[in-house]
Amino acid sequence: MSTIKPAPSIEHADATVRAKRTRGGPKGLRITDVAAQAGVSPITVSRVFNNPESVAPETLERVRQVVQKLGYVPNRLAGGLSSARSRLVAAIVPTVSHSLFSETIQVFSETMSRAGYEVLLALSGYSASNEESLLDTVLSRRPEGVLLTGVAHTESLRGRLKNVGIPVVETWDMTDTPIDMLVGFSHYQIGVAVAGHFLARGARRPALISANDARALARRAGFRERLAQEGIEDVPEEQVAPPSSVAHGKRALPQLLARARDIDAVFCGSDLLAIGALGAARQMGVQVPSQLAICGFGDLEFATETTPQLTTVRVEGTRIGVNAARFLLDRLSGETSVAEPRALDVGFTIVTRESA
Amino acid sequence: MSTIKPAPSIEHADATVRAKRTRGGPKGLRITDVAAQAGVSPITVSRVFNNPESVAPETLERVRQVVQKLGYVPNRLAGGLSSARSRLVAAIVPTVSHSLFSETIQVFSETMSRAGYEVLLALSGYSASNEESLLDTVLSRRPEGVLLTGVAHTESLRGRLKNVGIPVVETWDMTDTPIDMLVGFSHYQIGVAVAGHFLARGARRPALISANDARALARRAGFRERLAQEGIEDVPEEQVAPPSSVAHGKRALPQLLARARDIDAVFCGSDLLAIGALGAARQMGVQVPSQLAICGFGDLEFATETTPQLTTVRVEGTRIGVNAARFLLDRLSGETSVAEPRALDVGFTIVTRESA
DNA sequence: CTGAAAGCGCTTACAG
DNA sequence: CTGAAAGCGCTTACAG
Repeated sequence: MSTIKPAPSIEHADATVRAKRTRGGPKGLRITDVAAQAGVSPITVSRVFNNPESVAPETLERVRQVVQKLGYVPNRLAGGLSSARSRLVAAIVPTVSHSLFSETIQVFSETMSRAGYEVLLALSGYSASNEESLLDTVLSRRPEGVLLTGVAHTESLRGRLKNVGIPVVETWDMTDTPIDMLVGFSHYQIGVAVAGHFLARGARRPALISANDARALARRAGFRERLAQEGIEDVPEEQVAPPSSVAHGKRALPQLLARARDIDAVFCGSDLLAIGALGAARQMGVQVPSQLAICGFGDLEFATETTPQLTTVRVEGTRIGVNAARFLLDRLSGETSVAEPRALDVGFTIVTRESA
Repeated sequence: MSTIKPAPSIEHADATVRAKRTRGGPKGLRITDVAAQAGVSPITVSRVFNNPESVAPETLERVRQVVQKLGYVPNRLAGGLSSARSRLVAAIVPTVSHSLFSETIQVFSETMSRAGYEVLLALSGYSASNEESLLDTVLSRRPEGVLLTGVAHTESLRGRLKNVGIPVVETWDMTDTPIDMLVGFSHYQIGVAVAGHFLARGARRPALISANDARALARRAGFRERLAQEGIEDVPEEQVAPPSSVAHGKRALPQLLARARDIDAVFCGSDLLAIGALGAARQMGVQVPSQLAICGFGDLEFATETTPQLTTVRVEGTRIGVNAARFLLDRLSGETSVAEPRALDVGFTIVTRESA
């Protein structure tokens, strides 16, 4: 038997109301608490946060004092629901531990937060199907804009995004048919350029070590295409699983050489792979770059300093991030409309260290 | 499709209601749209997403079909407001372009998202005041948990966080007085250990190149303390601004040598600084490690391969991320309570490449 | 297993 | 410059 008796003096109707009002327990401060203390209406408190110019200076000051004293922090879940403005943007990237993408995220995030937006980070790994289920999760937060990595998205993802109608920037790649806006560079052209670089240096038998994600495949296609123009059709390849690492490169080069010992140039999918390949070459007594030219991708700072034998491709990840943010912000502030699509090719540079 | 029929004649009173109802324009699908199509109530649709076991199999199937067909994505701003569960956790880190923190963020994010949480990323830079205003922004989203970097927070931030009552994990450092939970290691002990390592190798005149953020200062303190035990009080230092880079290290070493040309060991704040210092040493004709020992911090993969002359300190950023996530999740699932604070020291290892 | 009513904490659209 | 009323799209707490 229960020894606890409900307070008898409260009417039933009242008890019900009260029970409902407190569901979830006594939460934090609400805008009405601040309003009451400051002797104004909730709308005025709201204006203090969202439109301070429209509030009389003394009122502003008084409300701010109360906010400060109480430690009130507005609830943006409520604010966002009410105003249909979440002040949130989503960034969907394969990974953040690869320093190339993290540079982009860094400046993107800095730029967006300066403009009053916060960043919801979603890591997609390297699979497109994953990206799509992630998108739903992300869209449930009603972001006002989305940054996507790459241009290889499923049709249903593209359709969904177009349907939602929020600004979208695809990054780190190029295409003629972006979903909306675009900041990147052509992986295909990089492949072409690296092949050209190898050829100009006298290479006759170039090979490839790379992953098989969409962007790596585009570089591969450009690389092979350019070589085919010179009649080189047989290009030995070694595929590695992302994320790429020094260890992968170290393992891949000997395998490549075992299958084709006469290769004289290798295009690696990343600087880490290139460093690994360089290490393997050293162990096997192969001179780089005289016997074997090696080109990486990324132009990581440390590589420049420690491995002058390597060639690499520099891409400005920070420029991508800052411009992606600007594109989004321009659209969000109404400066540009969907009618004016925007695309920016930030390009790339082949960097040869010895000459630098 | 016969679904889109403009309702013909609406009474005026009704028109007003509609105007208010549509403020913000004709937004997306609502739960009521799905409910209507599926012939159930909105609550049932809600259950399909949040508590599917409580719904009859056929109902479940029918609702899911409609959701699929319509492309409905629930609004979590509304859901979070209503349930007081945002399903959001915040991660406040100085930067994400430094690969050490990004490793932590990567696995933290992966682990949290597997458990149904999304990550709000907040970059604080290296200033504590910045961190505090960031916290308010972050708290306005009503996250259910917070990951913090370091333990050096202002008192008001600590108080605020305790007040809010959500689980907090501090990371990448150690303290006896955590706000709540803790996963990290002792920077002071690292300083002690590196000094001990240098001494054991016969160094008599160790020096320091590092930033002056809280964690770097802790390493410095441990380093100096250990040296003081051997009577070495004068420790030449060069301070660099974060984020550290190869260029900084390259500039710092000559300055250090100009002031104290007899130094025989340098503890650098990061592997990048160490690589820069190594480059400068090479240019100056100083042999590493025989004439000058150099120790970095981070044990970055590429450094292991390309700069075997360097010693470094390995810290497992991924272990920090995964455990921080677990601590948070255990608390969120009610498996642990505030009454049982949790702290984990993941430790560190001094790595000497030549012996490896 | 399912639903009608009320409420989460804000902001919009008016009106004054 | 300020406020009263209504609504944003969900979920909770009941009841059946």
